[in-house]
Amino acid sequence: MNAVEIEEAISALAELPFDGGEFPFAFLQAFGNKDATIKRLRAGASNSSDLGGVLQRNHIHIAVCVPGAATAALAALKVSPATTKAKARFILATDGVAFEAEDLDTGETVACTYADFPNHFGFFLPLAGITTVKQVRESSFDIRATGRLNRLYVELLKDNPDWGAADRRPDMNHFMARLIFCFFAESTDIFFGDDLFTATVAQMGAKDSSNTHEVIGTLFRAMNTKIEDRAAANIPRWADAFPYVNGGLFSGSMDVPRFSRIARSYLIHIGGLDWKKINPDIFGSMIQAVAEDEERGALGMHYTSVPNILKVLNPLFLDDLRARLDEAGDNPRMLLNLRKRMSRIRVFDPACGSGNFLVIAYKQMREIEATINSRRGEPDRRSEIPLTNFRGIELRSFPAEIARLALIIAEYQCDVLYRGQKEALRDFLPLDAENWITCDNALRLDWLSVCPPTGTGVKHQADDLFHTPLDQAQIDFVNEGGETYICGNPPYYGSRKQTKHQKDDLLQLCGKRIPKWKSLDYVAGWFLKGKDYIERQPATFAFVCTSSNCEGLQVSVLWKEILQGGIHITFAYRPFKWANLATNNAGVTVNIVGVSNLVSRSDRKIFDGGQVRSVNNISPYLLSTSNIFVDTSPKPLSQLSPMITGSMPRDGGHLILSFDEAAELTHAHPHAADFIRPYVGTDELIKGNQRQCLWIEDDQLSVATTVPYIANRLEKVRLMRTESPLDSTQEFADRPHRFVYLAGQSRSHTIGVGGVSSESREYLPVALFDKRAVLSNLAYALYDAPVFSIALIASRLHLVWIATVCGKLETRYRYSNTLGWNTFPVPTLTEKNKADLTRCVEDILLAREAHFPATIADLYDPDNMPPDLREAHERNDEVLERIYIGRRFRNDTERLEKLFELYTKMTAEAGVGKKRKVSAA
DNA sequence: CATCCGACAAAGA
DNA sequence: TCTTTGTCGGATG
Repeated sequence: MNAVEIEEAISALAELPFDGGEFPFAFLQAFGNKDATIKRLRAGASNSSDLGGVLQRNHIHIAVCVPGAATAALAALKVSPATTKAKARFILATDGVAFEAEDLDTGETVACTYADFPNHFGFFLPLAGITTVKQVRESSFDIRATGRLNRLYVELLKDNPDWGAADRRPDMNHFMARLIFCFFAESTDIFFGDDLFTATVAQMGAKDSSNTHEVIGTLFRAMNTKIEDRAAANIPRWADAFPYVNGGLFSGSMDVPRFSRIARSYLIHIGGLDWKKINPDIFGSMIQAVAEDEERGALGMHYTSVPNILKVLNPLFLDDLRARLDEAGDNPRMLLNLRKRMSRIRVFDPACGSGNFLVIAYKQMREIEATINSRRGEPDRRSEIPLTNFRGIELRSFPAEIARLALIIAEYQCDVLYRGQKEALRDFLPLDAENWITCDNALRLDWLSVCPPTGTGVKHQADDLFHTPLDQAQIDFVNEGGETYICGNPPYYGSRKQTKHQKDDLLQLCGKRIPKWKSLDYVAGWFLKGKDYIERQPATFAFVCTSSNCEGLQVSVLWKEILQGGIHITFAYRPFKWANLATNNAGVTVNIVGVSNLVSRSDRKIFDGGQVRSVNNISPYLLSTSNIFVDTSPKPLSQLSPMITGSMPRDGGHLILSFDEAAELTHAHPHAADFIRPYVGTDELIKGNQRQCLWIEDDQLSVATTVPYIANRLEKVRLMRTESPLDSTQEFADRPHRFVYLAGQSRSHTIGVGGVSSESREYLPVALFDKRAVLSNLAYALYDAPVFSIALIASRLHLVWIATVCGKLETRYRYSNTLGWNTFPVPTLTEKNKADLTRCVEDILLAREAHFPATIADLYDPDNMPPDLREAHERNDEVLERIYIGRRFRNDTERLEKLFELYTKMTAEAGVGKKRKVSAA
């Protein structure tokens, strides 16, 4: 169950008459417990309460008590030994009138009336396994409103199927935005009278809902018509109570979808909520899923938490504004200048979604402005920060509508907060600002037309015919001489996960100027657009992006193009895990990169795990080195043996045998052993699992297929390959006994290197295999290579290199032959060097042997590494590092610097010409 | 032919 | 349920 479903269930429970015996079970059910779980609790089997209540292990202890005893009951729960023993996180006591609860982990408490407890359901969300940021837990209203609007939206689409078609969706979305505005307006004093809108719809509309759409249409028309013009426009008197709103919100098509009885009752119900409590940032990101048919089940998936948004906005410009504020102290002149400066700052989010970043930026700036005004003794002064300076581009029409609305609401709420209700109301209507959110494709649009250079009115141009740009986007900014800050969290799609249309977006953007552009993530498009923008209008942009945008292959592809002509990275957050509202958010690892071509400030900052470091330069790997791009190399640049990717079966698993399967087969058919070989991927290499594979040479085929089991397996491979959508797989359908990609064969021995390895290991996984072993495409192979190669791979130096220049899987090390091995700089080795290193390898292998049958995973567990193995590695590092610089390196930074220096020299000498150094200034 | 990657995915604790 | 840690094979060069 997601948060919205839980909210609905809890609200439904609270509306039922209170039944003390039933309440604990109903409560647990509402939080998504399975029927079987409830049954066991009911039967008492899993109920360990010592107070006659209901106690669910690790979760909650609930007691229903006699009237007036809730507080005492809660106290009893708290000291109950059973509560402690069962490690209950929550305790809850109610008598049906009062409701009290405590989160024993955090010490937070809830005390309210029983009827009111659904308003605190966010408090209990951990019960459903939903661990989420505080802001969301405390946003019961937003979750509730989202759920209700979601239901209304679905219901209306059911009643008006034509509104669901692509060409009517924008109308539908605009309609929803108007409704939300009305709900907000009637809950605040923007509309006079309590629930004016909902009440009018309820009273004027027929109970059978036949004319609901007409009533709403009339109200919308009224709000789009000045009071003095209403009589002429034939607007009935009962709509007079509604103010003139305008602001583009009520302009355009006045069509209203038809309402069924159910839809009408939903609408009236939603109107009953207290919309004052809306958080425009949180609500917006939750509500945007409503219009996406496929996302509706996962409300809140795209929530970007406020702390994460501030990770972008603070270093981008808010920190600086606050520093200036501190500097100004009470000096009226300096405060005035800062206020003037802020009034001309433009914030532009070219992937704005429902306007999260813009809303937060606006609120933060209003907070600073309020401090200025209060220090200057002008507390209720009207804000000089124009909403029109907060601009966005959003592809989907519903979020675009919501973004505009969210900003309007944020402005009103800021006015109430800083200037008071009266001042806020006086200035609110009619909405004078037009539209700052352009609904269009950000990668197809000239950003200068949406966010034009200071003082010029560039016309909006789009070459995408699917989206009609809105005229209002052409209005000028109030920002003469002002600064521009571009920010956002654009969508990510890996190079192979893009749709045709998305690929085309990148094609027109960089097809002509970037070799290998097809390897880029979709998010790279925003960085390129940002670069194109600041080249013409110097500025700074900062985006959240998938970590691979600054790793491995993509570094040289993307960043060589961006870091030109004085453009540099001004700040960066090293990769961190993104969090959303999903229960099991495996999520994604992201980083944040700020790019600028303004006169460089000396303080470039790298944020890494709560630490901040000021550095002189930030490389595209987001490290404080100079800008070096390591490109793939088809063969080793140093004197190293060739390393190849292991063989790829593309067999649907049918050529692979488990240890048992292989044993059974050879038991039944001893000669089948000829066709069975050990199969080694990363998992086998690290964990020592044993898998086998069928490996049949062409000339063995007829013999092999006499074994029915093998023939059967091969037939399955053939089928799987025939059904593959990929030509290169289909090609091999008639040769099912063969792996699709063969990595060659070894004559004496094979050195295998893991393709992925946990970042907690201090050395990369590498092992020696006999010649029969088949390395899978998830491992890399050195055939018949000198054993000292292992000394290099297993060294700290190599790990540092791989960690820096190769890709990652989330945060794990991901090996690559072309990117990591072939580029690894090694000084020329003498025969003595090689002999020394070989001895080191022997020591390492002997130390491993001594702990047989421990696997690499066991041996290289950083907390439990056997001392003799660790010593062997230390000696290996010692010998190798002496070859590089005549002593041990002090730290990884020094290792990397030396490696980069050698790499630069190597690529320059070899004339490979891959190296390009871009001025850091 | 030969990779590099995944708004991840499955196994393990 | 949360933590840990690497499958598999497609799209791309």
